[in-house]
Amino acid sequence: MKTYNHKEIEKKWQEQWKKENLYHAADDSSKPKKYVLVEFPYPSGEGLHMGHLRPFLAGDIYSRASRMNGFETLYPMGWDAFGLPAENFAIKKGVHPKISTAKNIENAKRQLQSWGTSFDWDREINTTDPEYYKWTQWIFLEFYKAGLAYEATGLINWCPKDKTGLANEEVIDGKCERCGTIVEKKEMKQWYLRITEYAEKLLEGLDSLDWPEPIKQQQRNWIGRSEGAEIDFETTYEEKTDFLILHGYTGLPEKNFIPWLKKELESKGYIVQAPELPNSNDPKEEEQVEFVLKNSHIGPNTIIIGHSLGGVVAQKVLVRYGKPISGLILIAPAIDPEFHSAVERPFWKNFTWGFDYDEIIRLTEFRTVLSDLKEEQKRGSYLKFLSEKLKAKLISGESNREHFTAPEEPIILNNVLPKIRVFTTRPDTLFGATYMVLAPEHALVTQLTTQDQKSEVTRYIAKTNEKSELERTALEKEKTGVFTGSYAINPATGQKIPIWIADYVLSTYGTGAIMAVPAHDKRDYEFAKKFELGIVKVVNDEGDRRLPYERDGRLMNSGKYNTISSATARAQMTAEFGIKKVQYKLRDWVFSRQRYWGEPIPIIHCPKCGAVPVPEEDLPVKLPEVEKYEPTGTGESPLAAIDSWVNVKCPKCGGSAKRETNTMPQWAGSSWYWIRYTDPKNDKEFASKKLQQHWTPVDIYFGGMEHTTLHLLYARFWNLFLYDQGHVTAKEPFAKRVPHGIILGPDEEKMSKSRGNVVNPDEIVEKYGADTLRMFEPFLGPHEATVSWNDQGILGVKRFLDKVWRYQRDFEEGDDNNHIHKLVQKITGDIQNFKFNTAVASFMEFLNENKEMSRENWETFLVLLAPFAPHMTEELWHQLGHKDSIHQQSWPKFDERYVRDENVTMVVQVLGRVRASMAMSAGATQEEVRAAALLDPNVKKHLEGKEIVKEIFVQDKLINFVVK
RNA sequence: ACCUGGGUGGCGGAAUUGGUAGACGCGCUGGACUUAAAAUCCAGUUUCCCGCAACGGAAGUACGGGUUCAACUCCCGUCCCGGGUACCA
Repeated sequence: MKTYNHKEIEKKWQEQWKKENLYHAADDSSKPKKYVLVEFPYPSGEGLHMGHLRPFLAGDIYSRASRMNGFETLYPMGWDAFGLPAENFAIKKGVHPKISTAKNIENAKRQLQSWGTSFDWDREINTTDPEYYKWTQWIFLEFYKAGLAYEATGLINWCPKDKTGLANEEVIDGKCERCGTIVEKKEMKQWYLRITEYAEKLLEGLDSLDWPEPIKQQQRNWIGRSEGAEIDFETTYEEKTDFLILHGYTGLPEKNFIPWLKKELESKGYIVQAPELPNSNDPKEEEQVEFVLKNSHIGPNTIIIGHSLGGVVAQKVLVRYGKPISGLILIAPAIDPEFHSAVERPFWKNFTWGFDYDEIIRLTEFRTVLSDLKEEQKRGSYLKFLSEKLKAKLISGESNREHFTAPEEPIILNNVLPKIRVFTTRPDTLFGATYMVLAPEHALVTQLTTQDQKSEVTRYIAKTNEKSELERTALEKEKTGVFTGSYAINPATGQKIPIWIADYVLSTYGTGAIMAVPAHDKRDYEFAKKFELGIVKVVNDEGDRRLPYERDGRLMNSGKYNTISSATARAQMTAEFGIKKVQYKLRDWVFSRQRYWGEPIPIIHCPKCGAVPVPEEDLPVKLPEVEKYEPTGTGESPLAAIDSWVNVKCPKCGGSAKRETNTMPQWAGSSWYWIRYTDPKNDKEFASKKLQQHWTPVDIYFGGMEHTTLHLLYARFWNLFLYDQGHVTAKEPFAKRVPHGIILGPDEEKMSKSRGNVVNPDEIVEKYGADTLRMFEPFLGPHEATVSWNDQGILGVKRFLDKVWRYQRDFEEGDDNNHIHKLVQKITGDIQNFKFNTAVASFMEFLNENKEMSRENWETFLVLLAPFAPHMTEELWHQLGHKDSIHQQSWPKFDERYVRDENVTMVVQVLGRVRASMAMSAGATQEEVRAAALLDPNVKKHLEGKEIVKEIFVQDKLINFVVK
């Protein structure tokens, strides 16, 4: 017998299988289907590495066994080929990503084939193929049409090295997921996908999935649902604050909302002036301004409120007064005649309409412009213009009356005395809220900051902005913060509580503001201790064994709620003081990347029509050829420099417009690829319903833990959305998920070029052959465990395969079927449970114990081994005279009769300790076993002089004598 | 800190879920074959004690307790290691 020439034999069969298209999955098969998926790789310049081997081999062994078990098995492969490495290579070497990608794909494909994998190459896909990304773009537009893709300016994560924005999920430990650079915050206009809309569905769907619990738990944590309440806290100014209300044209202090507002403010203890301005029916600027300056008190704590023309007067008064005041609130201020939509007013001629906006800003701590619904329709553009000039907060009210002419206008009071809305999971501790904290970025901060505190607050905000996100959290040491000078009213106790700002409150979660309950929250406690704020215990939680600050109990110091349980109080106090609210940690998905090598976002920006989707018939929007791939770093994609591509006609109005120049993140193409495999060449739709119906959902999805809150979350989101739109037939895309552990280098460190501990699969195939690699890799350890590569261990597997090859085949005609049937049972179960390591061990054990066997059993052995060592078994199979492929044989069945042992080893214990073991026939009765056991000299010795008080008998296993 | 997964010979790891702990492989030791080496084959290999030997005894699955006739496996507490999250109100 020749020695096994793996190079020759492996090549021979790989070519033969390809020729026969042995692994093609037929759409029209009558067999039951099985869809086995492995995460498709990024074709990098270094080729596929050991990390790819694990899931690919597991999937391959499983798929091969699945075919032999009578399933029409879909095991496809493709390329997730958009991404930074190809682009960075292009920047460095000037090679177009298309070219380097094609080359890398060719190499990776060669590798996959050299491993003897059984992928159906007829279904190969490539995310960078325009025929593929046409549909990625199409799906994006579906999101857009459903209102789930939107453009917004916000503070996003920015990688300064890759010069692109990142999604929340792509930031690991404050660093860029790809390159490890510390991420910065940057204010940018970006596309977002509204994944938060699907938070609840993504959460619910998990329950139905056959995924390992830790993965589901990790997704749950990432989505981060918490139930609680939103509660409004009224604010109150310092006692010295006073108000000056100026009425408008034809107005009087007795008209409209003014008497009501005055009364409300006075009831809260403020001094309010509402003078009657001279000649209200024919007002003149000079006369009215003079009147106010002469007859009204204005000071540093004054807030001037101007209604309609009173707003104009207010601005003039302020500039003439020339000293800082507290704030300016303009309620539907009269419209500037210069403004293009203005309708002529009789008083125009008596006023000058130039405003010194910068001066007004300088003299006020805050400015607010209020409008209601009708106002907004009629004069919206002016109000917007004015608020931008004044850097004022523009509030649009819900009132449907016009021009604030009703006797009561709650929106005014709400903005004169703004309410702070907080989210809390512990509304039962409301009585213990002794102060409030706003995030430094909170919209009310400027308005609530008093003159005295202004410099300190400004300094604190500046300091916060300097810190990167990493610094802000990683330090996590002392709490910092400053007092705004303002107070809020605790709605339960009616007490004034101070309002602080601190960076331990995040602007991105909840409402960006909290009620602080130091007695029942650790962070609030630390803060209160440091700044000497009040601590009031309101829940008697002794006896609750959970963590401090999470404990429930009976309320105390809580008025009528005293002695009520936390749970009840939560419900009752939510009803009385707020509304129920569910919050999620999940953030919307930042979807723009300022890079070249990705799917262009199919949107056209028109100065008239705004963002317009590219019409479906114009898809795909192809990537243009560029000369420079370099990201600009200014937040613009390199595409922005290609004028011929950027400048287009608006599909809606035909005017000149510009293309969106950002591209999609790498996760886009992989968020639906498994669907495309079912119908990869369809040019009418991304996949036909019929074929989706047939193949999806994926039955088993092999992949890494690192994708739990990235690809796996995104893919579920896209699928759920497409399902809701009626484009996809399976609600959840992946029925079962099988994660794998990573392979470390021989030094137990992560394999990396810089460490020089990379084991290249190509070299192993070259030296030992693919079958050895295929059996050794699983043999390293459990599929889900982290294992380290062991150079020497591979010899054991090599020896085993050599033994198989040299097995002497002058077959016995024996009928000892026990061993082979047990092996069938073991291997079948192990593959089913992804315990490939013990399967390999069982093959070895079997061969060690069966030096000779019948031809039939030998063939069974080879068939079982075929998914693991496809080349050698195929060769041996044909040497036995078979003409068909071993991979098309059906999977052996085991017979219960043979699996059960005829003879068993009975263990005899005395007081639970093994004293003898004896061979007995299976099914021996307790009496028989006892009789035999009592004859054993060693057992006798241990029973001597003792009395048997009890006897435990386990069929075919043991007998245990309990003695005294 | 929280959520997870784990801790078994010199090493990688088994153990049908409460029933002989250490399968299988590596390594190591001894032997056979060989002029020699490689390859291969055979035997041994948790620790300690007794012994010519044994299917003789004791201890042993991170540590400390507990439940049980019987615990790597179940319960309580502690310590380490890996993964995820991170001031999420």
